[in-house]
Amino acid sequence: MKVTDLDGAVKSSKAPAIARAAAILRLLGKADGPMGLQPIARELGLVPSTCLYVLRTLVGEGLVAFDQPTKRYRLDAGILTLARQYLRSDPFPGVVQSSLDKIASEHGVTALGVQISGLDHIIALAVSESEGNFSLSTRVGSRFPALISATGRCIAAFGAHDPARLRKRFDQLRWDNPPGFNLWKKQVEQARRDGYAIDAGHYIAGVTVLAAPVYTTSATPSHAIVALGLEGVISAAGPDRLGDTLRREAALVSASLGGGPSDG
Amino acid sequence: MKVTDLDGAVKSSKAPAIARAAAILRLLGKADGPMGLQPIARELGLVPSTCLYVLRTLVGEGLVAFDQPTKRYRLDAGILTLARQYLRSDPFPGVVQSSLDKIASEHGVTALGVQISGLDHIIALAVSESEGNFSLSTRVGSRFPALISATGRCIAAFGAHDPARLRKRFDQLRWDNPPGFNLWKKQVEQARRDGYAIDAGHYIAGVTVLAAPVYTTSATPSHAIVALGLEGVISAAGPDRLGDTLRREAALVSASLGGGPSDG
DNA sequence: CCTTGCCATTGCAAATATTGAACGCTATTC
DNA sequence: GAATAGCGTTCAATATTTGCAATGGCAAGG
Repeated sequence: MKVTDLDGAVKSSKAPAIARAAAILRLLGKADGPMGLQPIARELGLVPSTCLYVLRTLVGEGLVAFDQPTKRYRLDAGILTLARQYLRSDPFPGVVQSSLDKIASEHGVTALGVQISGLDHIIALAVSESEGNFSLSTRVGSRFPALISATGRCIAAFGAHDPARLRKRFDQLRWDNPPGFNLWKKQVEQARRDGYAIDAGHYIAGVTVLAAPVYTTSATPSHAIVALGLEGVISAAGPDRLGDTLRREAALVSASLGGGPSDG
Repeated sequence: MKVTDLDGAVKSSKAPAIARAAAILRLLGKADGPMGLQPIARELGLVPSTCLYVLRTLVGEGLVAFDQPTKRYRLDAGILTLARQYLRSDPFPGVVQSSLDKIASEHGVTALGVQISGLDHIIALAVSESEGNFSLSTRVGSRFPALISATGRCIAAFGAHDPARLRKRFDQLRWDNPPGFNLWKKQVEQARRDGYAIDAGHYIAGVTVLAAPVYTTSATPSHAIVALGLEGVISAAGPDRLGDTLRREAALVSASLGGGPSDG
């Protein structure tokens, strides 16, 4: 299906124009270059006239730039202003940064602070990369499916989600080396016991990922601290020690943000 | 008037829900903490029910976060994802960064690459701060009125705008030490001759600002390179040399982005 | 030079989002 | 402890946006 869940989002919402606008913004972001009206409308399954009105309004708001001679649209800097305001208002990036720096430098891995958005996806809010050698690079704002990799096992282990929904989401994931659902469930159990989750080459071949949950307000984790490294590097340094560090730092960050620790 | 130009934007548009959504996003960004439905609606002059539907859709899109127990709304990380995509698609920040670093380190000033959005405002897209001592700090995404300070004189000098509109905008500006309109016009003329503009303590007392226009596609400048420093620092180092540097770097950046130089 | 095809744009009818009042609820005040 | 005030939410009528078809303009191709 070419159209994502736009149809559903539009019909179920009482403000469909906004769902369309968001879809257009994401499409323009994904696109390699500026896009014309018709390609946008076709890609999203929108009527061109409606699409035109949406785009014009977005241009008026400074969120989309319009190139008059070529009649092409692209994202504009207004997005940046909102992003800056968001970063000023969310305490998590600032609180987690020092933990990430410590983890990255002491263990030679790339450390991420991510936000968990339900079962949909996770978003990287803070990043720290280890100095030397090769490091796996990610940028703030990157999005990943929620249930994939180590963070996914954390969400499943500590999130108290409906098993049926979990299974449905799980089946949609794309792994380099997919674990069977039963193996995955066992790993989720293991994560629940350990207080952190580990993904050894399933998500990305040759890359080991660890994650520990962070709690802010509710009893289900809202964020996570993640560590990525080449399989060899992490297994040499001892995944257990790294996992313990993650769990400890995650608990510290949880406490800083007023959230209760996991094990009660 | 508490309500900005929302009424105008809503009525003139064929997609008013989007204008409302953008206003809500900006309001949530400006606010000190999470906001309830009613304060948002009151501040923006919206009907609560409409506001509720807009907010729900924004939450569904991951642009706004909703705290169920307190029923409060705030910006969410989805904004960041869009911002990252924007930064990947706009070549200006990458191209201008090395120029800014050079200007900042050689002249001991804070250097900015800004985008010009018509006569409305300018947005900082790239920043470089000088190492030692105190430096004036600004962050990527910051917004300023278009006609203020040195950049404003650049826009007036090289932008080919309607004098009446210019005057109207000028009268709305807030300066620490407002220049009279006639003095300002003379300074604009001077900027046109020099190829760069200078604001000596008018915008912010004790701070000197210089700016030179960058051209990408059209004959009116789309971006600018800006340098800020304490009045004493800049007058000691020689504003002319700094201005010449700005003009030269701006021309280089213009060339890199395929734009024609100013003087033909 | 004419034709063809695609694109952006506009007008009109119909489906639909917006409005304003009413409801239940919580937290505050007397 | 009761009443009140404010909040978030729902519902039905209406003004509005949406969707479709037609228009005009541009560029490529014959």
